Amino acid sequence: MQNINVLDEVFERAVKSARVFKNRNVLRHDYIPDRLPHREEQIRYFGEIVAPVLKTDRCSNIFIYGKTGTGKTAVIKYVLNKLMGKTQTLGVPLRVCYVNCRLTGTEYRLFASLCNAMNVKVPFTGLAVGELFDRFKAGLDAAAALLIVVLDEVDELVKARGDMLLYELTRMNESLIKSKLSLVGISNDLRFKELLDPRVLSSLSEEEIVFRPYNATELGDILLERCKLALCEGALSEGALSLCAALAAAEHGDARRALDLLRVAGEVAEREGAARITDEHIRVAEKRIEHDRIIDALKNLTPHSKLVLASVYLLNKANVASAITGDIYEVYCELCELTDYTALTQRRVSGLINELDVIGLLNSSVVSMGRYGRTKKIRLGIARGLVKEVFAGDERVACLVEYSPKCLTDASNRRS
DNA sequence: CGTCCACAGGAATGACGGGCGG
DNA sequence: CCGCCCGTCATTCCTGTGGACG
Repeated sequence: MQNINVLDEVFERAVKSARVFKNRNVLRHDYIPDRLPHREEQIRYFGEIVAPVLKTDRCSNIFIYGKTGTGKTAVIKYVLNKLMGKTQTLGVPLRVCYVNCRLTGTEYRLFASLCNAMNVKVPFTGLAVGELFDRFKAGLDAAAALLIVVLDEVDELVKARGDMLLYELTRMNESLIKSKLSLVGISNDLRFKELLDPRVLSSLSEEEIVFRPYNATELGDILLERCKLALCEGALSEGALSLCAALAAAEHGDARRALDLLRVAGEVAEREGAARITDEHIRVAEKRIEHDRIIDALKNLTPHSKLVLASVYLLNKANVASAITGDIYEVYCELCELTDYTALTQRRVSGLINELDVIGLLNSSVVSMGRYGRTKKIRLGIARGLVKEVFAGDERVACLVEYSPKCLTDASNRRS
């Protein structure tokens, strides 16, 4: 009975409250707007590079750099969409294949997407990579078309698999008779070039475009543009907009970040029944995004990663501000015994610590303690309370947050 | 000024479950 | 159903190293 009343109230408020969003989707990452403020130069340049396609010529391979949220993907997709439209009216046989290398993950799946783009049917798995490569090549040549392959976040692929694959792709034109292939590589990492074989680099970056981060003013313009479509009239105060832009500008000028902030702030405001997004909503959104990110990361850890994190947590609780690898491994082994997991090797735990560092749950840095060795100092990267909160709700590790390791008291005695 | 600690982190290899062609 | 290859995780073995100590 009471439940129903509560729900009534919630629904009632949702209906009556002023609407903040006109179209929430406009603030999503995958939305490609019709206007991309402050990217006219890049659009023009990229357009010039791919233009030969309209005369059924191969266009140059292109390399594109820029940090996340600088509009790389949006510009590329925007231009290629327009190009596709144009080629269709002109009857040019163009195909475009967009692949995100980080999401795609492996060479196999990358080739599978390429085959897909050429309408070559391949199984999800089971074939040799070489076989897939051949099928793709055959499919491409049979189609007698121009193919533009966009490899987004290509640095991730090379870091994980090496540059052999890129080498094969850049050389493919030599053995194609009826078709031509062009590559567009997109990288977030400016130092990516150094990882590449010079031969691959020279053929891949026949042309180069760099996307500089947006500054606060530019971010403001972008937000303003999107607000017109996404939000109701007057739903955003000017102060909130510039705060949003400023926060995102501080974080490498990331437009994606700015849009996330705005969207979440809008949700917060709407839930409150407010008609207008204020500075305060933006601040709340900032905290909420971070909080959700951490909780999500914590929940999805593998058991052993949880044990490693729990070890750091316990050391932290025992006033060991920054533990070293050896200490952590010692505590970790004890926790393993306690929970009936067989302990992994120190090498592996070291790897897990690095993974946790990348996600931001730990902060680690290599230090030399001279005579006493070279190791890693590791601190918790997040509030202790969050670890406790999440782990307490996880039956497998719940008991650990209250445990006091034996080796800990020994260790501190030894050191003092 | 050389030593030597306590690891970092690369490379090679193996175990394992999944999924396919034949 | 077999044999093959896949990707993932883990182990083993290894070489490299910053700097306090003697």
